[in-house]
Amino acid sequence: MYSTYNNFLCIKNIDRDTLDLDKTFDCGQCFRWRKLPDGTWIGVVADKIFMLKHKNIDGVDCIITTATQEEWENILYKYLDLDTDYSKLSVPDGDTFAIEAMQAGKGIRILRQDAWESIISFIISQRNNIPKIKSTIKKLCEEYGNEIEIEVNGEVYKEYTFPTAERLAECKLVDIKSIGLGYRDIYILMAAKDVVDGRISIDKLINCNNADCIIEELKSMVGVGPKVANCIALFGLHKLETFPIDVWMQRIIDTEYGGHLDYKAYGSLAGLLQQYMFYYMKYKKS
DNA sequence: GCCCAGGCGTCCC
DNA sequence: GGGACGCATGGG
Repeated sequence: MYSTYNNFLCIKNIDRDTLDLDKTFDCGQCFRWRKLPDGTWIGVVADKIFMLKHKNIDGVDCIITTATQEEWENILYKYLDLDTDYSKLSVPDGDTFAIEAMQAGKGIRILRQDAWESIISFIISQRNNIPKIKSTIKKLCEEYGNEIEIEVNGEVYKEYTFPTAERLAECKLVDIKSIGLGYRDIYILMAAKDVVDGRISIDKLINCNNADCIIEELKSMVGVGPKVANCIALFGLHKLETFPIDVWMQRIIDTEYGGHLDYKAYGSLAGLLQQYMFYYMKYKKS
């Protein structure tokens, strides 16, 4: 299962239908991973920098990573949701669009992202395009996160941790003006205060297994409506039965499902299918 | 320069 | 409860 490749950890037999780094990191669920010119993905998980890359070695699909074996097993394996069996997702035979989307999106993993980071990221995402979301979050991290670095082959790569709620709660509106959050600036500060005050408990959200209950709790935050709450639940709290409906999904529902979709019929992995559909509609179709 | 973006709060009925 | 409207900002 494991070997080494140029001193990097190599995990054997992970094909692109199981894990596709390009689709996973570029499908709109996360905003901080970036691709280096040689195809290596670099990102921050649990306040550590990791690099990941597909590599075919002697006909075997592998993942090469800067992680140690312990880090792979304890951090990245879970983060990449490789312990969840996606084959349980099934859709009705006649549901052509869903079948096509599943095929197109194969290899996407629903990342187990940090809950707090997801709250802030998806508040920022509202009425913004993906490049803008990325640049805004990047600025926020550079300004209020901690610089971390990793040295690979004699080259140093710098990234930033995601700002804590405590750090952001100290800020005034004028302080964060230069980040370019727009009208969402107050939402970010209030979310930070909610968490620091304990009005919103991240731990409670993580430990709650009732998705409807989680979404109601999230919606009690200013600037968090149904769409953002569902995104936080799906991408930050790993509630795979949730199904965020944004403008793209609404477009799909209108054009492919006659204006109505009973997504609950898709079951416990509905959110995975949602992401397949989003990816398919936005990047593949047309 | 324009158009618009993984929506939401507010107002109004 | 549902439908219009404004909203800050900067990427394409």
